Formats: sequence, structure tokens, C-alpha cells
Amino acid sequence: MSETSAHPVRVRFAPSPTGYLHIGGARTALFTWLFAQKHNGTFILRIEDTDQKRYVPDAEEDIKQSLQWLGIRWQEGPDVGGDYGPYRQSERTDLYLEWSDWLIEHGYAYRCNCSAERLNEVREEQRKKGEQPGYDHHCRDLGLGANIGPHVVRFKMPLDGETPVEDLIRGTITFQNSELQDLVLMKSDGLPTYHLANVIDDHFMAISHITRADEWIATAPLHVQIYRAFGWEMPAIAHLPVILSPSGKGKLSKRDQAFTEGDTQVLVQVREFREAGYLPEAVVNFLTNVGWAFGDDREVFSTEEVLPRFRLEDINPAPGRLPYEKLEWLNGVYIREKLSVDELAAYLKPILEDAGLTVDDDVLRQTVPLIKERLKTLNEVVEWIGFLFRDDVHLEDPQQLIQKKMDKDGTLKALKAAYDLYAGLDDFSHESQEQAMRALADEMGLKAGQLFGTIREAITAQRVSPPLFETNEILGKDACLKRIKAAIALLES
RNA sequence: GCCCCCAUCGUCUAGAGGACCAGGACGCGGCCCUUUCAAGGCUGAAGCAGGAGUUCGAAUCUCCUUGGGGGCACCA
Repeated sequence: MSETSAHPVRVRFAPSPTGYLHIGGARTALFTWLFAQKHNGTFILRIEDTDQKRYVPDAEEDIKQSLQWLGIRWQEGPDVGGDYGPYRQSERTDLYLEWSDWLIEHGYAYRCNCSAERLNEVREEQRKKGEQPGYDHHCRDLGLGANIGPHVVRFKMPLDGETPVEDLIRGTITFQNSELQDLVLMKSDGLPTYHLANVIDDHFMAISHITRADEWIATAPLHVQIYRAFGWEMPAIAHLPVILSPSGKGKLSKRDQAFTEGDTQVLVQVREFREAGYLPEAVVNFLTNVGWAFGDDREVFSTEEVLPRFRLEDINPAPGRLPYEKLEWLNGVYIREKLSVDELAAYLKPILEDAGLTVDDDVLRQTVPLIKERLKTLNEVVEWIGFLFRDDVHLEDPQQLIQKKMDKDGTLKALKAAYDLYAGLDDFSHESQEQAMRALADEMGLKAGQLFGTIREAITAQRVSPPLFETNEILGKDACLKRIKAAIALLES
């Protein structure tokens, strides 16, 4: 089976609203979307909300917003509609019931009223005996009718033979039917399980290619058998590798929220990436590079550039981890190379405001070029230039003013001299400042770095900052003098 | 335990029998530039999991071992 088939390409991303959009899910969505784009196909969003127990009310909203943020748009789905709706499984229950009955009538499925307790006992017994745990076919040939009270519907899996699964990425995977289970198709609450709903929806939505995570491989033969029972043509299928936790221990999707591992902050939800100050373009570029490679030794590229090269077959079947350090670097690349000063300023303003600062647009605009090449994440802006938007600045410890190989008296002398020099400076441009201060350092027998460091601490209360004289120029002479004076007073007290 | 998938630097990867004493990127080290921090330039360390085959020749093909992952639900 090949990636291209006779049918128009129609693919779907089918998340379950049991939590916010996971970065692993986003990658599956991204690859699916890229595939659709490449083939001028249709990308469909389908909400698989058949699990009432794990349902999270605002999950669907988060999933949609997160996809939007990443730039992934769907042509059919809840809200936007389409010819194959509805696109929420909870709104398609009649369909599932109808086809479940069809399977029973035709001998491909059966009703089962075994209790949870009995099932557990059976499984425990099997485990004890070292057998494979699974349903023991108790109701398989009982021919139970609909009048038996609460019950489930199970698929009648062939007892022998084998079922091949043609995976686009891995080739043919063959399963022995004797090892497969009579899995539940309809739950006792009247809602279908994934297995049934997925097959029916993919069929009636004319899905041409199924893309989904690795973890579905084990139940893929069941799906193959269900298609066979219905007599429907099965879409091509590709199982995408899962993303592992940075430690490599287990899949990342076991975690549903950011956590810390060693000294890396491991982000998990898409919204966490946004909140951490990453640009959507950088995240998309980053994600595309895990499990797939652009080629030509290129690391930075747009989705437009990806399309001509993208093929599902080229996806690396091995599970991988997200190289978070690389995302930091990549985000920095996007900030300094892909954004204009105005665009970056627009991103930065709300972040500064959220930090409680009052932002002067002119000041921000003038400062952006100074920090553009220093930011790795948007959020770092606060620590870089927060001092520009505060009336005063507070040194936690006066000792910070004292530079290497200097003492309190020398520092005091230097600050006072700098103050006087600044006070008499008519031209406060950074060139003029630098010239004056270099001369002063020379005169006092200080290294430029020592004098500049002291002034930097006095004005920014930071050990590192954007180029000192340039931010001084933006801050203005009066404010600078005021802060130097305060620093002198602090050191003297 | 059973079934299935996978295996190139620490990490993400290029590599589809000779072009590979294995290339790139991040990270890490060094040097240069430099008012701090970045950015930039140059440079260094670092890998084909192991073992058998096949072949004139293997990172690339086969098998075994090992390791990792996934699954074994009235969850998706």
C-alpha cells in the first residue's frame, strides 16, 4: 500500500477531550495536516468524546485553540461543519447503534452481560496460571438478545488464522488471531468504544488515510477485522511514533502537565509552550524535526518549505524524545531572524504588562533591537528590560555594586565621579557617554569593565543587561542620575 | 509473563552494499570578538548496542542476543 491512493486525500485528527492538547497529539496533528496540505487534501477535526468518565469540559476548547495557535486549520469539524458531520461522536450515537446491531445480526458480534467482577476474576485466574489475560469467550455463542439488561457488545474475533496490518511506515505487521481478544465495541452505557466509533466514522467520513499514534498498533488487527466484517475498504494507515519522556523512561503522554526532570522543565501541553514564551512557528519547526528530517542538513525551515519534501513513509518509526534545549535555540533563531522589531515588540508588550509593568511604546520599540538577539523565550523580556519600566530599581545587596578587584571606597569614588561627569554631559547619546566613561576609567586607573559594571548595577540593579549606554540613553539622563545617586546613598548607609 | 514495534554521537537526526577512517544540528570544551550577557566566527571531544552470518566489500541485508518502547480495559 502506498501513500497515494486512488481516493482524494481526507485525513483526520481525532482527539479525545479528556485533557488539554498534548504536545504528542499536536505532533500527530501536525504530521497529519502536513500530509493533507501536501496532497491538497482535506484535514478534518473530529472530537472523540465517547468516554464520559474522563470527559473534561473545556478540553475541546483548548484543543481547538492550541491547534489554531500552531497554525493548524481544519476544513471540516465541529463549529465549521462539513458534508460528513456531525463531527462530535456524542452526536453520532444512532449510527453506532445501528451498525453494532448489524454486526450482531450478521454474526460478527455478540452481546455479553458478564459482570466486571467476573471479568476481573477470570483475568486474575489466567494470570495465576501464567496464561494470557483476556476475555474467556463466555457469552460468545450464547446468542443473547437485547433483553438481558445492561450489557456490552463484543466483536467475534476469528479464532485462528492471522491478520496483517499494512502500516505505511513499518510495512506489514502480522498478528496471530488466536492471540487477539473479543474486545468491547459498545459499552453498557450505550456509547461505542474507540474501536467501533473510529471504524464507522472513518468509513462514513471517507477518510483515505488513518494517522494515529503508535499505541494503536496492538489493536489495529481488530480494526482490520471490523472493516472486513462490514465489507468496507480500509483506509491506508500509518502509526506515528510516540514521544518519550526526556529521561527515555516511558512515553511522555503518561504525563499530562509540565514537570521538572533533572534541571529541565519538561513542557507537556501546547498551551504550556505558549505560556513559556515560545513562538508557534518555532514550535512547529521543532516538532517537524522530531521523527522526520528536512534533509540537506537544514534545521530551520517553514512549513511551506516542508510540503514538497514531506512523506509519511519517511517518518522514523523509532520513538524519540523532544530535545528541549534545541527548542530554546530554535526559538532564539526565530526571534532574532524571523521577526521584525515591530512584531517582536507586539509580542513583548503584553508580557511586560502581565508582569505588572507600565509599558511606554516608544521606549519598548527603541529597546527591542538591543534585546532581539539575546532573547531565547519571549518571557525573558521581563528580566532583560524590566528596569526600564520601573520608577526605581532596588539592589538587594549594596555589595553588588562592588566589582572585581575593587572595594567599597573605590566604588563610591567611581560612582561619584560618574555622577558628576554625567551631570555635566550635554550630549547623552550612548557614543558620548561611552567616550566620557572610558576616559574616566582611564583617569581613575580602572578597567572599563569595572567602571561600567558598577554603573550597570546602579542603574539596572542587574549583573547583566543589554548594552549599558544604549539603555541609559533610552532611560534618559535624569533617571540615570537619580539611580546613581540612590546607589551612592545605599552604599554609604 | 505474552504479543507487537524499534535500535547511528548525551539528545534530535543524515545515511536506503562501495562516494563514510560516518555528515549536520542542539548541548558541552577551547580560541577570537567584546562594557556584562548574548549574537557571530574558528575550533575540539563525542556515535554505527553486541555477536554470528551473506558478500570481493556492510552503519546499510539476514539471524540471534541485549536494550528501549508500546499493548495486554465497558480509556482513548
